[in-house]
Amino acid sequence: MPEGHTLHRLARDLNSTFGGRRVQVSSPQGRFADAADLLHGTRLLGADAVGKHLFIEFDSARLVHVHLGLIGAFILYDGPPGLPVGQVRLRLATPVSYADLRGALTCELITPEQRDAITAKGGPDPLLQDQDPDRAWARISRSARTIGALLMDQHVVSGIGNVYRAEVLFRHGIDPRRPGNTLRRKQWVAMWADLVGLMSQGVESGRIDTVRPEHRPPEAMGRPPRVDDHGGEVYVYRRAGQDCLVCRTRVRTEVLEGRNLFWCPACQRRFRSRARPTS
DNA sequence: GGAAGATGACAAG
DNA sequence: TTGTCCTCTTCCC
Repeated sequence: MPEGHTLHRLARDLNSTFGGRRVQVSSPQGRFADAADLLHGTRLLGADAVGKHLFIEFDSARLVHVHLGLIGAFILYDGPPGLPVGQVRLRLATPVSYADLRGALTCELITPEQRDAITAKGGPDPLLQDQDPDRAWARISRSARTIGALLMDQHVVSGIGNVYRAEVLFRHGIDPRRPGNTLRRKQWVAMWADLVGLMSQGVESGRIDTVRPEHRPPEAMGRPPRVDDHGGEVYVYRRAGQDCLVCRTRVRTEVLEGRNLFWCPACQRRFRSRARPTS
C-alpha cells in the first residue's frame, strides 16, 4: 500500500502490462468519466513514479496524475476485464489484463507543465537515480520540527510514509521526537543510504521488511518473514505494547502531527538538549 | 448495522 | 490543530 515503493512498483507493472499498447480507459464509478472518454482507445506510452505521485502518459502529451492517499489502491489483474467490484474510479484494460483504481486521493488529467510543477515541490526521492540528499539535509538541519515530522513531509523527502519513518528511525536509534536541527549530518547520510536500500527492496518484494536476520525472534528462524496487516516484518510499526525485538522494552506509540508514531524508548534514546547547537 | 481506523494531504481558522 | 475527502475492512453491539 501507498508509500513510495508501492508507486514505483506500480509504475513498473503498468509499463510491462500496458506500455506501448492502446488501452480501453473507463471510469465505472463516473468520477473520472470525462477524462476517461478522452483517453479511451489511445496509446499508453508509459508510467513513472516520483515520490508518492504516479504519472501515466498517453498519446498527445496527456498525463493522468494519481495519488493514492491513505486508502487508495491500484490493482492489476490478469484476464479479460470483468464487472467492476466496488468504487472503481479508473480502469485501464486490454483484452488480456486490466487495472482498477479505487479510493485515490487524486486522479486527474494534467499537462506536462503541471507534472513538472508537482515534482518540483518534492524533496529527493530515495528510489530515483541522481538525487541529492543534501537538499533534504539543508531543511532538516535548519528545522526545529521533530525528525519524525520532517521525514513525513514530502517537501523534505519524497516517498517516505508512516512505516518507513518508524522503521528507519528505529534502525538508526533516533528518537522520532528529536528536533531535526540536533541531528548530525553523518546520521542523515546513513539514514538516506538505508532508505535507498530498504525502499529498493520494497519495490522488488512489494512489502516492507526491515528486521535484520539477527533480530528475528527465535520462533521465526528458518521461516519466511511474518506478514502483518501492512504486509511485512518490522521492528516497531504498529507494535505498540509488544516487546522490542532488540531489547525487550515495550514499544511505545503517540500521535504526532495527526499520525501514529511508534518507537522503542530504550533503543531510540531521548535527546537531551544541553545547549543550543553552535554551528 | 454502524463506528472506527488505515501506509496521506490539503484547506481553513 | 481540526476537519474533510477517498474506500474498504474489522470490530462491536
